Amino acid sequence: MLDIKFIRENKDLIDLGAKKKHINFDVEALVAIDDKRKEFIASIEKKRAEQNMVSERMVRTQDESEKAQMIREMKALKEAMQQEEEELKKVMHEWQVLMLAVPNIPDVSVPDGVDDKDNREVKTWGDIPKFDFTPKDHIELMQNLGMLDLERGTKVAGFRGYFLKGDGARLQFALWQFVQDFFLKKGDFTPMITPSLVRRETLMGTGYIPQGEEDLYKTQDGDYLSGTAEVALMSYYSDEVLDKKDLPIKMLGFSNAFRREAGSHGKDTKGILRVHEFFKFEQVVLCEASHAESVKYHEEINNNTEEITQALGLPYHVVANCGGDLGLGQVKKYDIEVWLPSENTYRETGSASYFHDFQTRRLNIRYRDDEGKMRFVHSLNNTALSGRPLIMIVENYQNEDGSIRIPEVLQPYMGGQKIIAKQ
RNA sequence: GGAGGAGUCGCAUAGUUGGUCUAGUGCGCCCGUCUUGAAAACGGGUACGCCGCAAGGUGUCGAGAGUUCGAAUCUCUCCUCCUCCGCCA
Repeated sequence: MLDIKFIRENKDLIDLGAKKKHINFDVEALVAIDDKRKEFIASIEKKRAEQNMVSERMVRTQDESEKAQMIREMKALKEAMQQEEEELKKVMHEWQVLMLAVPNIPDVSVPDGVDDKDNREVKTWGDIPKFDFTPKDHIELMQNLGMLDLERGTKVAGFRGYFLKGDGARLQFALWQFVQDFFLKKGDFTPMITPSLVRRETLMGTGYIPQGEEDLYKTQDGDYLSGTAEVALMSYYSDEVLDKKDLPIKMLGFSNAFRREAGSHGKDTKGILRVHEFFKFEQVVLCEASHAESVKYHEEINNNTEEITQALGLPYHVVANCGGDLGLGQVKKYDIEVWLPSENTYRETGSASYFHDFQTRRLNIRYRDDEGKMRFVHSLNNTALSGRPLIMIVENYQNEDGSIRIPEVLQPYMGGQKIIAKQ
């Protein structure tokens, strides 16, 4: 959500931003509704002022017939007011719907483009492995080594169901511990285990609702299963006023991530590249309301995930997402994509975005600046570790005989084990 | 799941026969007086939003709806917390 005053004063910016994101949005329609809103508010408040004034007089009046006269007048005023309030309600509803649809303005550095094919590569790291044999995909490798069970996975959980098993489970545990220790060394991230069963407002606040509702699981009680710990972490401080001296607040969340993957039924149907549930570490940062600060921490959290990926020895590149590939609230986004030998291409393992005050305005997270003015903090988030790096490790570290070398940094968490091979 | 109690502007509280509550008080915090400095004492100030160029107006007492000329105060629904009972990992 953006500030209505800002929207009114920067209609052209909003318009250009929406175009860059390839989102249809009619600013003029919103402004027209807002004009109506203001009109009604002014009129209603004027009537209410009169009502308050008469009310005050009535308390001091002893004369009963004078009182009765006042009540008659106020009754009429009240009816007029109720009518206007009814209309204001309708206007407000329309206003809300439009306000929730206003896209945040993308940064100037965001490349133009329609979809992920237009994302611009900004960095590459590592050597793409050269195999002198035909590399196998993670499904074959993991099933052969008893690391993954898809048949029983679908039997138990349905389409896209899976079990990580044996060394598959152990390798995943090792990754989690490695990531925890990585951030422990950084020192300033608070580790948190967060709920993924969350209330509707949290998803509204983070911007996943109303636009992304069909990709969320919903319970019979009206709660939702979130697709990332970002939702709970962002909502953690909702409706609170933070101390400026506590900023930036850096959090490392760990949670289940649930995704319906509605609309991607045909995509990645084999294996565990795209699944309905997985565990994920997520970084969330709340900082002062300054573009420079946002940019600084955006680079920082992206760098953290790059460091993790490098430590794991996985070849990757970073892309700056183009306008059409940005979400409604995002100002800028980087995706980290790791090389997947079986597909002979890079696949996304995480994405880092910043929002300015788009999310915090919805969630009402504020602080007092040096002038004593209340301001909405800025928010950012980035994947620290999704479920995919496990797949990337398996494929990139495979040997001709189907065994898998364990990345050096993970070996301590695997009891010194260096390789996963058939017994 | 059942029974009962509670939710006030940082914190703690007052306010329940509806109308000077434009929400009082204490603590905390800020400014000032006094002081060599500090403390204490004393004086003043201290919620957030919306409309308005401004003066000013207006809203918010967990949320929403209702009764009324008028609701922090009455009614209903919901949310959250506490106590007890039941069930359970």
